[in-house]
Amino acid sequence: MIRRSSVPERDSKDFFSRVYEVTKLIPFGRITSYGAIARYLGTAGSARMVGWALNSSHHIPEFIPAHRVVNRNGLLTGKHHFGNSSTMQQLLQNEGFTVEDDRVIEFHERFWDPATEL
DNA sequence: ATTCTGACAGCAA
DNA sequence: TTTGCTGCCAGAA
Repeated sequence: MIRRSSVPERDSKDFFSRVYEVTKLIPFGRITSYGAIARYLGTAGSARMVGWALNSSHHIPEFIPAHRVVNRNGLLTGKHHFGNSSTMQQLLQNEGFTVEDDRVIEFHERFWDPATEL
């Protein structure tokens, strides 16, 4: 009796949960990229999926430091998905990052690769 | 079940 | 160097 799909949230949570878990492990003052997380999850190339998962992170009670995840160029591609367009930048600056033109200057220096650190 | 879309990444012009 | 197109995986309609 395989009665799945009755609760789709449960099945999807399986994959999303991994993204959340990794994202929550990002230390304060550190930053990573969608591709790095995707690669750590074993689904390299599905970086877009990571962003999709983080989009869902808004409706869960836990705090997910999604602002610490940017694209490979250090660009704040997901800033528009936060409350205000400047919220993501504000959060990063609050952690000591320097954001210029929607780009994290300290991206390479503060880069945190889960595949390497974990 | 099929099709479209997406908070990316990589490669070609 | 910058701009554009394709590939990727999974979820939502």
